[in-house]
Amino acid sequence: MALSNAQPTLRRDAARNRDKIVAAAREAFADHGVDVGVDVIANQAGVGVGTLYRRFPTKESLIDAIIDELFEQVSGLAQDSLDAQPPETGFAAYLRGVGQLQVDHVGCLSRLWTHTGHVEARKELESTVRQLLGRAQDAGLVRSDVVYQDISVILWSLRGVVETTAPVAPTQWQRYLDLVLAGLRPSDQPLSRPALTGAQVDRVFALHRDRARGARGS
Amino acid sequence: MALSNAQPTLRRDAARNRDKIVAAAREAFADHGVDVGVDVIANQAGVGVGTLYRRFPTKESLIDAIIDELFEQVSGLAQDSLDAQPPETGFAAYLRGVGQLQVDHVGCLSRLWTHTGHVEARKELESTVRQLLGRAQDAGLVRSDVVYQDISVILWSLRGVVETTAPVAPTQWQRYLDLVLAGLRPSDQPLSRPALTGAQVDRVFALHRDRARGARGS
DNA sequence: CCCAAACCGGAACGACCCCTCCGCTCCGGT
DNA sequence: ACCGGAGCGGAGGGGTCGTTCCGGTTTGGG
Repeated sequence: MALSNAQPTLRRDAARNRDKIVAAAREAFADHGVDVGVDVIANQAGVGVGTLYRRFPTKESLIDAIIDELFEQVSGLAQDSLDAQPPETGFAAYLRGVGQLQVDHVGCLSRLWTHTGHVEARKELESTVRQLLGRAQDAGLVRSDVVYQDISVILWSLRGVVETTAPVAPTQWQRYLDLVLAGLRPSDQPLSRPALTGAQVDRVFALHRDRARGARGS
Repeated sequence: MALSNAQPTLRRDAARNRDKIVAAAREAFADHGVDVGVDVIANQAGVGVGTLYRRFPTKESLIDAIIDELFEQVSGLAQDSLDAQPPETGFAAYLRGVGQLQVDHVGCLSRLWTHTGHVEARKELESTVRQLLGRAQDAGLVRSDVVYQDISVILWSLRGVVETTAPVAPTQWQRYLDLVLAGLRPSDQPLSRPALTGAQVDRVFALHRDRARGARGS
């Protein structure tokens, strides 16, 4: 977001090709996972790999571009859920929306929640989701000992369901989410463990980001 | 299993090395995921890769050996939960046990629930878990419209939580599981979608098994 | 219309990883 | 103790995939 004048002007064909590459990558990642060869993406975009590498210095940077898009969709969804939904339904609407976005991007999910770029935007998303959660709790729909970090965990669990079932039953995650939402309703039975701390969530992000960059050693 | 006389007798050093390889693989997979190089495993076992390949004709077969172990632990756990637990707690005990087993085997989880070998044993496990679920429902702890396939989905979601949080907070999955168990309790609010069918679950298995064998195409 | 700069394609390079091969070692029955 | 053969190690073959390089092509301002 802070970038403003990276390319003063991009030649028209180059801009067109850039868009084709991003679209092809989005589709290829969704269909075959982030491990597809760059040649597949270039083919689907109708360009050579050289062209791809002119615009994106590394495959990783191309993935980042796709994840940036996705992250902004999640942010927009959170904001919409806060603005356009009554307090009682905003929280569930957000979770369901994220579920659908995950379905549309199976294959890059491993990178979505490890995306530590844009600390600014992350803070903003967190603030929005905290408000959604707070309203749901005020409305008596969610038990009060649930905290923001639990939402992260739930989205990680949702990822597990989506990644596994989406190709066979693209809506099955909704049934699962119904169960989770039921589990979030107020209850007098305490939870056996404390929630993750914010620092722990950050460490999860950092760890999986490193792992994505192809680590091996000790 | 069905195998009886594959190796009439294995030389003592060879048997010792086989055990060292399996132990090293178990640890290496848990620490670095199934993508560790075979040389890492061989090193850790204190043998050469040639030795490893004498015993396991393929890296995949080594993974299978580890998954076989794990699968049997799950089966044993289900049986124990049925035999040694009161009807009210067996079901939860099974889920918690599977959670712990998943923590101990992060890194091969992608292969566990895609493991289609031993159709026999799978049927038996299914039957046991159905009984656990039925007892929990009879005891009024689980809503009656939950079916066996939902348990598969829940374990897939648990995998998502375990894989993400285990390295940072190895017990966090327990809090998540508390929420899910709460969500399973009887409720008059219907679920929005029907459960997966048995055939769909089978297709999920088949799909992910193929994907594990390094697919690419169309 | 013309030309320099930007852009394009895809062959080739290098790093990585699974697996094989073969000369040597060590077990264990006689 | 001896010897046949199972077992061992690790260098290297073969294949894949990310990235680079460069000769030819396209763009768009003067």
